[in-house]
Amino acid sequence: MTHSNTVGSAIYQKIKDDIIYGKLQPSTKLKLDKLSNSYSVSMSTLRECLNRLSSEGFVSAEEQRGFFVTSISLNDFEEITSLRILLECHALKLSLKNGDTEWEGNLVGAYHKLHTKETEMQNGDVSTKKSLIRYDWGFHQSLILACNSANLISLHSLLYYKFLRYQMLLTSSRGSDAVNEHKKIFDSALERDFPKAEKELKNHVKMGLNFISKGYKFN
Amino acid sequence: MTHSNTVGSAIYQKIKDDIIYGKLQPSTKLKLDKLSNSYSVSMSTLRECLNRLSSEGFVSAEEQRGFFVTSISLNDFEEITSLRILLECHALKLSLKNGDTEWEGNLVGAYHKLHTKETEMQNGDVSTKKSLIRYDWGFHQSLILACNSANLISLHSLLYYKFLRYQMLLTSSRGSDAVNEHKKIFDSALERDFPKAEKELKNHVKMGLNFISKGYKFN
DNA sequence: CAGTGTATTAAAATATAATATATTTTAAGC
DNA sequence: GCTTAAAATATATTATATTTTAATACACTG
Repeated sequence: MTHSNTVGSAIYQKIKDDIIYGKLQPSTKLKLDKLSNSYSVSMSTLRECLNRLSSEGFVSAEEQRGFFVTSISLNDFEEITSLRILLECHALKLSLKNGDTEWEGNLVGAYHKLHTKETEMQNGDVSTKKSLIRYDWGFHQSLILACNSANLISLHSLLYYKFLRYQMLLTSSRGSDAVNEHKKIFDSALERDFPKAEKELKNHVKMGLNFISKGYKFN
Repeated sequence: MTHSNTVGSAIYQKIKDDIIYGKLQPSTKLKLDKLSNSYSVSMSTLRECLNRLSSEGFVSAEEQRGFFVTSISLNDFEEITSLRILLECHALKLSLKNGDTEWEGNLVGAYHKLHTKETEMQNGDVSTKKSLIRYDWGFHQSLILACNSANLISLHSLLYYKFLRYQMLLTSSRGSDAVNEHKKIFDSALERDFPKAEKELKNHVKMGLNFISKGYKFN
């Protein structure tokens, strides 16, 4: 049994997470020797990791000036949202057309997990916010998993996580509104009603944008 | 004036080009010390570059097994094409809505360059195929440049070049068909007729797919 | 004998550290 | 505010150690 994660991929995940969850804040200068120390990796491994993240857009590389956590702006957030909607709806359309029993069953499972966690949260159990996010991701990916395009799934994942970084700017979340939206998306997906599912999905993501852009003061 | 390209970004461009233009063929194992020699860069710089390219999808990294030029398949080509159409049409719609005189003028310029080169090529001057490609890129990007989304432009660029790699599998090109299609796209774009422009653009890209998938034998 | 599994060895990827150089940033002085 | 000197930092190479994979030889088994 070889669970030999390389140092490189471990540190990549760690830093990516720290950016998404705000431990490394937007526009922060990522000083190489400082990070090399705090993450306990060598400079070369760290640079490999930062280069990967800069290709994805979580880190911005400025030649001869080093690396920075990619800055945020309302404008960028709107772009990310718009692209997420474009890709997620397109993939949803394909998924509703192609999805077989296997896909449908996995979707039902993913929704059940999400809904269960959401109920826990509404009862005041805040300890599991990070797992709620995992289940939210699981649900949204399950929706499109039958789209039959690895490239599309991969691009969607990128945009979901860029969106998530903005979401994490606020500690509060939307509560019961999001729960209802999820249910509507789920129901219309099972009915293979694409127009309705698309409408509800668009609305859901846009409401997320609205909530955050009202609650967070971009400068 | 600072044109001080770093070794890293220079080698990145070189290797990316070599992949797109087929000098480094699909599925080739990218042995580190061999590449380090042939491109005359150190291993660390090379690894940084390969990590960037693997994030973008031109290179595939397999943990502990090294790097490979990303493999090709008809299925992948169809996915890429479909995504390119989705993004390029979406961006075109925004661009036709927002484009001002500045944008329109640049588009006219880009089309003129492309058309001039196309005419040269039809007269038998094959020496400038690579510059024709640059002008084709220039035209297609100009079309969408007023879409007002840096994220969209960047994603579109990625997909254009992934598409281009497939295009480069054949030495021959489509000749006068493509020339006519470009004209139709250009004309309808200037008239701000989105439905027509979209139709012509979709057709243009799909014809590219057809031409290549008929001429190249995927295994 | 063919095929299969298992050591052994060779090759290659991964990771760190040490070093040199070039560029940017900071600080000091005019 | 401008120029220059010093410090900090990024970039790049090289050398080395470790780990993993790939290749080879060798025995075992049906």
